[in-house]
Amino acid sequence: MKNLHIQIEISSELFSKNPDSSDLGREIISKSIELINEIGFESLTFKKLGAVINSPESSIYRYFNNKQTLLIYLTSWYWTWTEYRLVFATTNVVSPEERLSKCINIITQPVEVDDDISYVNEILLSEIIFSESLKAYHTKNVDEKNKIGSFKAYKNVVQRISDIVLEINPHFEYPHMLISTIIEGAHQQKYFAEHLPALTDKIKDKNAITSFYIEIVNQILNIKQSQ
Amino acid sequence: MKNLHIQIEISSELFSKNPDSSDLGREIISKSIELINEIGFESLTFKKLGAVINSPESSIYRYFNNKQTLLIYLTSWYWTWTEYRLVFATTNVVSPEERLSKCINIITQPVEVDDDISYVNEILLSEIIFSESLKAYHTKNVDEKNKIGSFKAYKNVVQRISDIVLEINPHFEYPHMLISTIIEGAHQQKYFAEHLPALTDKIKDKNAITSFYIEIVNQILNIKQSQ
DNA sequence: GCAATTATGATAGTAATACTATTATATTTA
DNA sequence: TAAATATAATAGTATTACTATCATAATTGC
Repeated sequence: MKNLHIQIEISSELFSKNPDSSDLGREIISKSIELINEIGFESLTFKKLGAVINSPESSIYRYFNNKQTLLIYLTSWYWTWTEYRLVFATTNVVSPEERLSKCINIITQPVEVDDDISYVNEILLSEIIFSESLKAYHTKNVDEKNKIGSFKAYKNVVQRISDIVLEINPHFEYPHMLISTIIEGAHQQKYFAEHLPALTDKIKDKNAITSFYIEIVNQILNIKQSQ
Repeated sequence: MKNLHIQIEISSELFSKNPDSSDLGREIISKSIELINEIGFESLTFKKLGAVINSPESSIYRYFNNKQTLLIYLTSWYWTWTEYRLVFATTNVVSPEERLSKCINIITQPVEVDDDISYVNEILLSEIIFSESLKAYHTKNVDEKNKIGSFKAYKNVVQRISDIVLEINPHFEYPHMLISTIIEGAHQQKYFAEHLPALTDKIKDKNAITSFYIEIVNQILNIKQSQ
């Protein structure tokens, strides 16, 4: 899928200085994505990131108060961008079943093609989301972060897909539970496949996880498998 | 449910010195459970724990190399104990559907009664499992920890319930995926209900999460709801 | 009941982390 | 061209996550 060049806007609550407003800021985002992929979020320090971009750590602190804030920025970017993808994939699709199916595909698979335009490598970013994003909200200061809207973009995605679920079955009681279970589940199953295979099943093809969740959705919403 | 007094044995790979072998060791376990519940795992330090039990941090280090190791010990204890609960709840139950239903109940709900015998407060421990256990394996050294058997007890539980799933439907391709999705999903939904309610649904009664996952299982395994 | 072993307490010390602060030097803008 | 702003370079601090040492207390073996 080739995207139009969309400008992702991130709420000003989520940074000290907008990284999208300067070369250094964009470099911080771009290289942090690469570095987190290489060494993992836990091992990331602003000192190491500074070394990569040839800037002192104090310069990075001007953009983000700490690395959790940076991770929240990255996840917000991803979910805002993913909402665009969802809209793009579902406009003009009449059948809600088909729209839902397309959405599940998008949320259960890491990105495979980069649009090559922006300074954000979407393939690597989606890898980070799958393996590290839960560290953004599984933290002692969730409530405080939530209050300033740190997880708004994620919530919007869950809400949007839940709406399709309700279109299909207006009496279904747990649409948000269903969608967040699928998103988080897909992330975890991929992690398990890589690190704790006993907690998942033999992954025949790369769509196994997607198929599993599609089947759950079809069953629980009584959707006849047509395609 | 009243348990017989069962001795939980934890593999010697998971500690430096067996905490079950001394008063100080048992005190470390007992008070760490309380302290993690109070301040959260992130905020726990061996220094603070030492203050609570009136021992220097260096004494705690003789039992556990670091706090991650302590958390792994606690999760292993919980899952080993939970496997006993599963066995106890399912022996002499003929119908695999009924056995599965009982298992899902156990894994999707925090513990509500403490057996009051051991030094482990099972209610508080289960709270920790629900809110913090993913931090035991979502870490850069998963593979190394996995190699020494740190997650064996958890895997055993997933395996045991997966076996029941296969009894009901031998052709079902994703039993482990289903069970680990349910366990992790139940933990997360409870966390969402407390901190990020937009990601879940109104919880009518305390069994809502359990009901949701029971329904998924029933649908996907084609189980007729009888009770 | 005493020696030998082992566990614990008390204290100190170190490297790394996660910042904050200061000042000089660029770069941009008015 | 002056003023404002951004970045670089450097230093410093509190906390964390340990490690080390030695004295004392408790336990065990004979």
